[in-house]
Amino acid sequence: MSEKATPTEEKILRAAEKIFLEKGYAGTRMQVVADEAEINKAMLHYYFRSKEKLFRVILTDAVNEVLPILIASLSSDKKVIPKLHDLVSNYTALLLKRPQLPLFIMHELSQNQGKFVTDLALRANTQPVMLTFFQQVVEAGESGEVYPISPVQLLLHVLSLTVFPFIARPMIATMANLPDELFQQVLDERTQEVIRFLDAGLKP
Amino acid sequence: MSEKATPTEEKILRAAEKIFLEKGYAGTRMQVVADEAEINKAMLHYYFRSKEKLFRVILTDAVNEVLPILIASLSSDKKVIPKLHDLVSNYTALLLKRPQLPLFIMHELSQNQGKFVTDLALRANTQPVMLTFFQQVVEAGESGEVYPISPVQLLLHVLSLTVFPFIARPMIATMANLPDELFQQVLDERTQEVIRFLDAGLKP
DNA sequence: ACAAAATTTAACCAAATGGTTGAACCATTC
DNA sequence: GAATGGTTCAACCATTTGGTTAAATTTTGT
Repeated sequence: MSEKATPTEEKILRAAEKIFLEKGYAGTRMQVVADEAEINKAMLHYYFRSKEKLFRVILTDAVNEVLPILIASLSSDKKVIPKLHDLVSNYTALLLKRPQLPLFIMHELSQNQGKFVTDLALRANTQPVMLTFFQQVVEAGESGEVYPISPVQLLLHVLSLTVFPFIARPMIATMANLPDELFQQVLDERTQEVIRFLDAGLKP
Repeated sequence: MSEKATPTEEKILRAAEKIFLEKGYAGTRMQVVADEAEINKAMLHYYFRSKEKLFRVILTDAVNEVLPILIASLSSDKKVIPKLHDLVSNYTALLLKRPQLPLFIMHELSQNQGKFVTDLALRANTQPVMLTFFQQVVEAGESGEVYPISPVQLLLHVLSLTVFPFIARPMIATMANLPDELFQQVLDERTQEVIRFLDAGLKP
């Protein structure tokens, strides 16, 4: 969350987060945010100037919930496999609490072509971390520690297995006619199954 | 695509598809669709009555590009593994041509809670196909044909590995600082790598 | 050839939407 | 306790947006 804030500012941020994550930027009405925060619409502008400014705060916060986990998991001094285990379990734990995060971020970034993400990525220092990790994967492949695999493909594997179920839940639950409790149980067991599957797919 | 259509109707549908897939329902302006189709805004309403009606056509078409592949791949008379290979290669081939499809569908379905998807799923007869496939997976696990795995987890694995990279492309490309051509190449090689990874993860 | 039907257009409309304003309210300080 | 500066609100505003209309144009059936 961004900074210490007055109670009103807090209420606005909580409300804005809820509505923006649910409806996206274009689908959000300032009046709805104001209602949700139980304040006057003018307050939104008093504290945040414009819809776009308010949105940028929420989107930045959202990305900042997600990026540090990637950085922390991949930049430890562990070997490749344990790093990936950390990634999977840390992300799954986060997404069980905040399932709307990925779809929101992906959708908004797909609009915002470039610019905004680039800034965040630079500020969060993702790129060198990724590069180092990629090298580690290549070396682990050469030394026989893991199956020799393109580092990008590997990263895609791990993120896909971890994040996608939370994005696709409504569609898959409907198509396969799965009751909510069953899908929830599947998600709860997800970490161990992904780790097991990943280990098997990476055996040299 | 839906039905035979007059040239104007065609132009509208092409334009509407482009804009809706790019901007989503809430982010789309009827005037922009009209401009893209090089027609008067009134024509949109003459042919499709309302924004919502026009949108429903586009969303339905989009889902109908995606569902039949799932059905066809899973309801053949092949064994589990070849079915999954079909799924991966058919979907990857589609998404290489139509990369915006999944994010668009997921985003809009997440708004539309239930109703709409349910109709489509019923009409497309997904649910019995899924059920039969789930049973086949359980049996294949028991007979030692594949590693014994929860069918839902397996389905999530396959769809995740196949679909997610197309959704997350902008974010990952930026974070890892990957040039477009490299990412494109990764996607081109995706089918074989996913199949290889999947086979390894399913070995009994 | 001509009338009826379908198609296209420009002008228009009402509602919704992001944003502003000026007055009121409140807390702190002198 | 009045002045001060920050906070809140109701009313208002300009623009945008989805949608309509009535007339003009083109197409079609006879």
